[in-house]
Amino acid sequence: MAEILPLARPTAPPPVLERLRQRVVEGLHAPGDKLNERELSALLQVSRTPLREAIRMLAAEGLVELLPNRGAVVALLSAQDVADTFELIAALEGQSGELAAQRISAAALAEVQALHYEMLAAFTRRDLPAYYRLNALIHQHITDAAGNRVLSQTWANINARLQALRFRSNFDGAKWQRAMDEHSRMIELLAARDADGLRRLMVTHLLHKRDAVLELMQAGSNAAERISP
Amino acid sequence: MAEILPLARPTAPPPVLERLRQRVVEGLHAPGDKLNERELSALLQVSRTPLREAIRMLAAEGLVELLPNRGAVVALLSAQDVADTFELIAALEGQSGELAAQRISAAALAEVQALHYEMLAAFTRRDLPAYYRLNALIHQHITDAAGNRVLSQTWANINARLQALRFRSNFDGAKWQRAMDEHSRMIELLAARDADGLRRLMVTHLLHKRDAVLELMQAGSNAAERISP
DNA sequence: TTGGCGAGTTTTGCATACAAAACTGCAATG
DNA sequence: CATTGCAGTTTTGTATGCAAAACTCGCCAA
Repeated sequence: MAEILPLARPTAPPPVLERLRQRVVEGLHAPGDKLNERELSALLQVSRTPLREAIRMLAAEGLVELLPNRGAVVALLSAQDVADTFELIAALEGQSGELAAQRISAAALAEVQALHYEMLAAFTRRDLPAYYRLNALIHQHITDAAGNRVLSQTWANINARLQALRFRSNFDGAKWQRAMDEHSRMIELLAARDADGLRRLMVTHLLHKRDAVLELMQAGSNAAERISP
Repeated sequence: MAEILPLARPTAPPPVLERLRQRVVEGLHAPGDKLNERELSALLQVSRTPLREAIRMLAAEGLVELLPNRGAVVALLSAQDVADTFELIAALEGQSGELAAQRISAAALAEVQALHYEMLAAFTRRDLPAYYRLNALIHQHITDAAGNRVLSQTWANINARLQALRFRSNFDGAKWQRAMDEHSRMIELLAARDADGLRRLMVTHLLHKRDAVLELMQAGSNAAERISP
């Protein structure tokens, strides 16, 4: 008899929502950019109807903003928005850290530790892209280890809003070193199952990240002001 | 010359999204119910296109679930989902409490205190609907007083998922008394600007609420099991 | 030169038409 | 009697058409 149900079909085309979300998150459409329905539907090879549905869903996720009768634009974050978002992420990751310290399995802990060593390698080589990738992975692993689906889903959602400005985060050396130290301490506290300590450290870590990003935003907008008007 | 721009038009029809969300949140469509597009579009007097867009947005908000090629159903929460959701809300309100204690204005504090007294009145009269309304209002005021838009938006979103099962929460007396006591203490801590104390109390308060709701769910499902085979 | 007006164009929002998938009920079969 | 196959129906998913709102850009007047 012939084989039935091949487990992986020859690359099913990724749904419109995913493709559009990725384009936005990757910054292919910059914050503030208008999302023209005809253009996008031609680009993504679907009609306007499913495209509009995808745009609406991204709006509900907070990635794009709907302007009545004027279409949709990629969400534009003010400094206040960024500060607020990091403050929220700090609370979410603090909670995740506390729960993860109590609930993480030995295998998941080992995986996080392995990723941490990879990140130390990337840090030592000053390999920024690899560092970012591993950093995101570690945070996601810890969040998932909290064993709370709603929490990790919410975290992923809020976190996605900041990915668009991630590419900007070009650390100076001292801040990068501090972030790395905080990460090392995170792994220690996680291994030691110090729930309260990990909560506090994750909050601090995220608030430091907030300050670093806000500084860069400030610098960036100053630079822009010097150039444009 | 005739009047121009009357400030309030004779009841502009509320957008489809709001109407549908309210129907779901109010439990007019019970969890697990299928949302038939033709029925709903007839009922809400719009075509399927804007209706589908609204459904997709509610799906992104987590209020309904999309079954590919099989339509949408109102999100059905398992006991685990409810536990996870309350755990998240506890973290969000804990953070809100901490920030609100630091940031709330005198006027907003007075308003919360006034609402609290109204709630005491409703409690004394055993007026459950009024109690719920005031309880929700107080939590929302505190959340808003945290001065973090992203936080209060996220809280509102997550909170809405539980409103559908709110009508079930028919307290026994002892639990109701405890909730009321916790509320009184909340107001004291808020007025005293005790950020850390308020954070801890709000977390406790929400976890107690979680336990109460889970008990009721347990009782409810047992009752259901006794009836249906 | 600048500001405002208006016809023409573009774009969004909604309704509808059509194709594809899922569901229903019945009959036939083991 | 349970199960399976199948035709008809229903429902979802996508494309397209049309009206209304917004935008563009040139022209005119101050």
